[in-house]
Amino acid sequence: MPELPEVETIKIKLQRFLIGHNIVDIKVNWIKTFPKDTEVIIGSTVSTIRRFGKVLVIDFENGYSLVIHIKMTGQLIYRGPNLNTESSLSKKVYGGIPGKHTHVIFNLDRSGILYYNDMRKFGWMKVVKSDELRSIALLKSMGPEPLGSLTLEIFREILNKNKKSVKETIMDQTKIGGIGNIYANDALYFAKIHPTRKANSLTEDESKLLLHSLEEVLKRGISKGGASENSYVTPDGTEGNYQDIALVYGKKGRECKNCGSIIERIVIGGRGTFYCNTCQK
DNA sequence: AGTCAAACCTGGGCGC
DNA sequence: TGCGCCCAGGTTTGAC
Repeated sequence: MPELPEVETIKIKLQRFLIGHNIVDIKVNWIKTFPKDTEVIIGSTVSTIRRFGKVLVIDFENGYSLVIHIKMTGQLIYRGPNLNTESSLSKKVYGGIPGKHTHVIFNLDRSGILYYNDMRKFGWMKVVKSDELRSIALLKSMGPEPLGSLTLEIFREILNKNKKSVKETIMDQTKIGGIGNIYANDALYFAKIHPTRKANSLTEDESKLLLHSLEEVLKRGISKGGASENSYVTPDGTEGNYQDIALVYGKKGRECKNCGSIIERIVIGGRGTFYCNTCQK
């Protein structure tokens, strides 16, 4: 679930809470989430926060970085100074904070606290030197960003080289960084392209339209603070709103807003895929 | 090399 | 009410 717009939202909100502050203590309750090196970043100041695809990177002034992947159900929730809402905590923060699903607690200066909740425990954290991020395989192999270095020329080349479905291709993190199931479904609907189409079968016009559609739905996702269809919440504990304007994701059996046909669900590459069989060719 | 299932996990929704 | 089953899905791993 958490994809580029969700992680971007987390990045933006955490920048306000963390930059210029120190971690004074880290408590790890589930060792598989954060197995080692917790002490390396204690006492150093957060300098920058970055995002690569779905991966969050918190940089410290001592030359180390905390790399976080929240997978599907990870939640980073801050409590403390600078929290401008009386942030009623979303009930999607299963078990509360701290609670049953709180696996890591970062105690910050000025009494701030950053909680990491993860119901399914798939997410992970690790510390690496900031200039050695590429030692993490996922970051080393990450494809270009759809709102960054992904040009039409590169996109055309990616599609032309792949005979898998266009949906699997755009979700492949080694080809393009940051697209997951929600925005892949919606972008293909927006571009009126059938998700089972082979990537290399798209015409130049279709490729252009799909790239524009990806940019459009991702921007909408960011402007809505991400999609809280599932367990995603933002660092102030509130929900995102993209699910309210989602085009087809999760809408099996509902009417297509464009033509009135019933939205169908199939499985592509092991993942639920929603589309309009009338609009998408 | 490429394809595919399994593994990591837990809660929610379903049928009976 | 409750039990068992299947599903959700990002990424890695291991088997054919």
